[in-house]
Amino acid sequence: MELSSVPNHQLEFMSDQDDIVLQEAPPDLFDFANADPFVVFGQSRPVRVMSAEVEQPTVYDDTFTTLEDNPRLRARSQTIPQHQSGRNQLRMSSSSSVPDGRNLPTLHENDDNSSQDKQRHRYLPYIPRNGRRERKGGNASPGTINGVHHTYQELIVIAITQSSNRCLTLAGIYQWMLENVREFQPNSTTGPAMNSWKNSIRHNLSLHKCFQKRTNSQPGESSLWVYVPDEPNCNQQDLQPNFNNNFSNTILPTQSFQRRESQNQIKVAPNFVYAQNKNLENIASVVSEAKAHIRTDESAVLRKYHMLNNIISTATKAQNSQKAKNNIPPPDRELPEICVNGNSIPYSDVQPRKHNGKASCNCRAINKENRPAGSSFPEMQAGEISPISSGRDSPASPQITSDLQHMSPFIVDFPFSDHYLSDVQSLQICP
DNA sequence: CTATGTAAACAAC
DNA sequence: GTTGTTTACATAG
Repeated sequence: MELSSVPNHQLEFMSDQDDIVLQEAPPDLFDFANADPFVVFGQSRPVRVMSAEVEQPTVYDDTFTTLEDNPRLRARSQTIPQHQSGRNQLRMSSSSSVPDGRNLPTLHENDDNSSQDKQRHRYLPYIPRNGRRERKGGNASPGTINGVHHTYQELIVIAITQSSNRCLTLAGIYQWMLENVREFQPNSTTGPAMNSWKNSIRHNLSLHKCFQKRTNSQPGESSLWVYVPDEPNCNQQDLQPNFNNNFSNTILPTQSFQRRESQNQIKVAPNFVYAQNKNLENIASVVSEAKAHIRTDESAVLRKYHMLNNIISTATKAQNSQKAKNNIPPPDRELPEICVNGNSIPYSDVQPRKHNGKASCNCRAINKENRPAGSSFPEMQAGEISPISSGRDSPASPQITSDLQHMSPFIVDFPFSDHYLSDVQSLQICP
């Protein structure tokens, strides 16, 4: 299909970046040999692929001398734990000076179990040696993902939304935290103690309305927790990026490319589709294939390629956003039988649709016979929910290997059957 | 005042 | 002991 044959109503689908398809692209679009490391939106924040960033451990002030007062040796808190028999308890008395110039209370070992023990005392604050806390709020953030600090709420959202069925038991959430948050690991010298962060996880699950329990059909297992982003009091502004950007599978231009672009030497930013969003080490092969295409193709093909990638990017974000809202298990009933065609986007005929009066993209299950070469789909079983974290480009669909010259704009349907959609709507899961 | 982190009482299983 | 709810308290912005 030639670019000129794409109907206008399909171009409207490409958001506000119409100039992209009109811009002439130079043949040396990418200097792959000398390119800077790619930045990939495959995680909750952009990460550099070629050079892993190592998080610097927080260094705390060593002013304090008692064991309970050393933030590295106790759970983080601004409150003093209740007295435990066999341990020395800390009690506040008069003030003294600390090296940063402030007057702070001094802690003393307590020698009895008087009622004073049970009072809550103001706790000595601690600050990192660099004088900067990791994030806003009353406490440093408890844990990081890829070096990015997250609140407990965010961590739970990530855990749930990356799970295969978008729901987890409490034990499952614990397990995810242990595997993905280094500060929560037993041998970590930073972060809260195990009992502390688990307590906070439970606390946050109960506190935030966006976390809801679902009955677990598995006998003997605890409730399944789901994330319902439309619930009131859910801070979607903070949590939304986990849906819109986390699985966008888009490789951004190199820094050198962006420099040239800023100098008006290049107007088009090609967003190369990335075959996986989890196994980042596979980028090299994908880039290599894309490189071969770009060097051999004519500018007309490149323009089409840009257009397609733009659509892919827009469609994927919309699809992910829609998935995030629709893929929530309904409350206390069997998951409906749904039809999911995985997350691969077929290069089929373009049939833009309207949904709910908005120009949204739809994803239609397309049978295997109609799949074009190079865009395989994972086989899905009835009732199985495609994990959103696998993204549009599942490992089995390296679609960038498709013949670019034969690529056509595609349709992105809802991944659910009409039955499922009506089911969800009737249950008002997403009002 | 709100958002956040931590401690802990308490209940149900 | 685990799961879940709730209250209390401390702090940054």
